[in-house]
Amino acid sequence: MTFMVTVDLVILTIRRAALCALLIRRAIPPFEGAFALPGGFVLPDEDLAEAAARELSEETGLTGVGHLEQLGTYGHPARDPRGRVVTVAYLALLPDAPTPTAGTDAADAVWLPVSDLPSLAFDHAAILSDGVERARAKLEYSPLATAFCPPEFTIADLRGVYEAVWSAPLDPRNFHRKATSTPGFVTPTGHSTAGERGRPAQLFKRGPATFLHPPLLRATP
Amino acid sequence: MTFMVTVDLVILTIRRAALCALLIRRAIPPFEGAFALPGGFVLPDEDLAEAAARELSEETGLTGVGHLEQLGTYGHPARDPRGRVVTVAYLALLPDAPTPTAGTDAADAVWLPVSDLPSLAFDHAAILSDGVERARAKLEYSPLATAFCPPEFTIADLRGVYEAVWSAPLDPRNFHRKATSTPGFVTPTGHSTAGERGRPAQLFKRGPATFLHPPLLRATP
DNA sequence: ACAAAAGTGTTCCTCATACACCCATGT
DNA sequence: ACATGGGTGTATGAGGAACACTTTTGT
Repeated sequence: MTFMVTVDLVILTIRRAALCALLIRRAIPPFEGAFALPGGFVLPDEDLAEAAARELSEETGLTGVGHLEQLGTYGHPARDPRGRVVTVAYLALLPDAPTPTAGTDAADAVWLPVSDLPSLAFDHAAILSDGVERARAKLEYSPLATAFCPPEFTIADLRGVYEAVWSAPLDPRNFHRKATSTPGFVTPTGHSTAGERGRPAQLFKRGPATFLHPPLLRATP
Repeated sequence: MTFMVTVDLVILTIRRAALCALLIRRAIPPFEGAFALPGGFVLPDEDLAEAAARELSEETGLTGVGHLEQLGTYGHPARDPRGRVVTVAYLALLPDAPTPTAGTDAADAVWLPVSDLPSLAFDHAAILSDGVERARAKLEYSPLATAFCPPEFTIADLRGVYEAVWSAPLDPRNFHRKATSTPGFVTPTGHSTAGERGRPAQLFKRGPATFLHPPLLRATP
C-alpha cells in the first residue's frame, strides 16, 4: 500500500494589528474556487522540512526568515477525494514585510484575518485552527513572537504581536519590564526609532533563548 | 511519487520508579537483532490514529486505556534503506499493570529504562528522545501524569510519576497540596489504601481537566 | 513505643498586577 | 504648551518553597 504525501503550510503574520493567514484560491478541482492552505507534493529526494521550506519560499518569495516548525500530520482516508493523501502540516510565522501575494503559480494568494475566515478546502480549516492554537500557546513559553517581527523591533512592536495573537490588551509598562528582564528574549541593538509620535523607543533584536523563563502567561479571569 | 507510511509508537510506563519504554528486537533485516520502536504499516482504509491504536493493542494487548497522541512525523529520504518510508510517531502512556511482553508477533518485547538505552534501529533513537521530552514537558501543564497510573491511585503514586519522569525529588507536602487544589486534576473516590506501612492514603481518580491551572512547574535551579 | 507515611499550618519570599509618575519627542 | 508614546518606581496581594507539626496506621 502506498500513499501520496504532501506538505501544507499554515503561514501566519500580523497585519494591521490582526493575526492573518496566507490562503490561496484553488484554480482546479476538487474544491475549485475555494480557499486552501498553500502546499504541494513532497519530492522524491526531499526531507519533509525541506519540502515545507521550498513551498514557503515559492509562496512568499522569502527564504531563511521567520520560523518554521512541524505542526502535525493529517491522514484520514477520506480527506482527499482524489485518493489516499497524507499531509504533513507546517506552521510558519513571518513579519508583515513580505509582499502579500508573491510569485506563485497557484492562482492568487491573499492574507485573511483568522478571526473571520471562509470555509476551506479539504480538512484545511481544522489544520489552520490547530496552527493558530499552537501559535497562541507557544507565545507563552517560547520567544516565538519575535518571528513575527522584523530584524529590529521595539518592545511596543513585540507587545502588538502578543495582543494580536491573543486578542487581548496587555499593560505596556509591565510588558516592557517582563520582555526586557526575561533572559535571552530580546537584546538591545543600541539604535532607536525616530520620526514617530512620542518618545523614541529602543530597538531590539531576537535574543539567544529558545524558551522563556519565566513564561509570559495569558491572563486567566 | 508515492511513499510507504508507517506508524511507530513510543510507549512509556513507570516501572520500579523509572521511566521505561517498550522496545522490540527486530527479527529480520534491516537492523536484524537491533532494538526498535513497535510499529507497522498503515492499512488502506485506516486513519493514522486508528493505526496507532491498533498497533498499541497488538503490542500490549490493551485497548482504550492510558493516553495516545501524535508526536511527529519523520520522513528523511534515507531513514529507511528499503525505500521511501514516512513514519508518523505516536506517544502512548500506560500504567505499569500490562504484561511487559504480550501477545505480539514481532520477536520479543521488553521494557527498558530510558536512562540507559541501547542504540536503536532507523532514526528511532531520535523519535524516542522526542517522545520522552514531550512527556516531560506535558506533565507541567496537563494532567497527563494520571495516564501512568491505574484507575485509582494515591497522591504519592502520582508524585512518583512526576519524580520518575523528571528524575527529580519533589516535596511530598507541597505536591499533595498542589495536586489536590488544582481544579479538575484529581477527584477523590472516597476509598483508602490499607495494609501498607504508614497511615492509609485517600484514593483518587482522573479529574475532568484537560490542562492544569496553575501548572506544576519543574524547579529551575 | 516506635517507625513510616499521610496530610495540615505557617513563615518567608518571589513575582505579577495595577497604577502613579517621569522622560523625550513631534506639532 | 501640550499630546503622545517610552520607560521606571512602588504598593499590594497571590502563590510557591521550606519545614515544623499532627494524624493514622503497621510492627
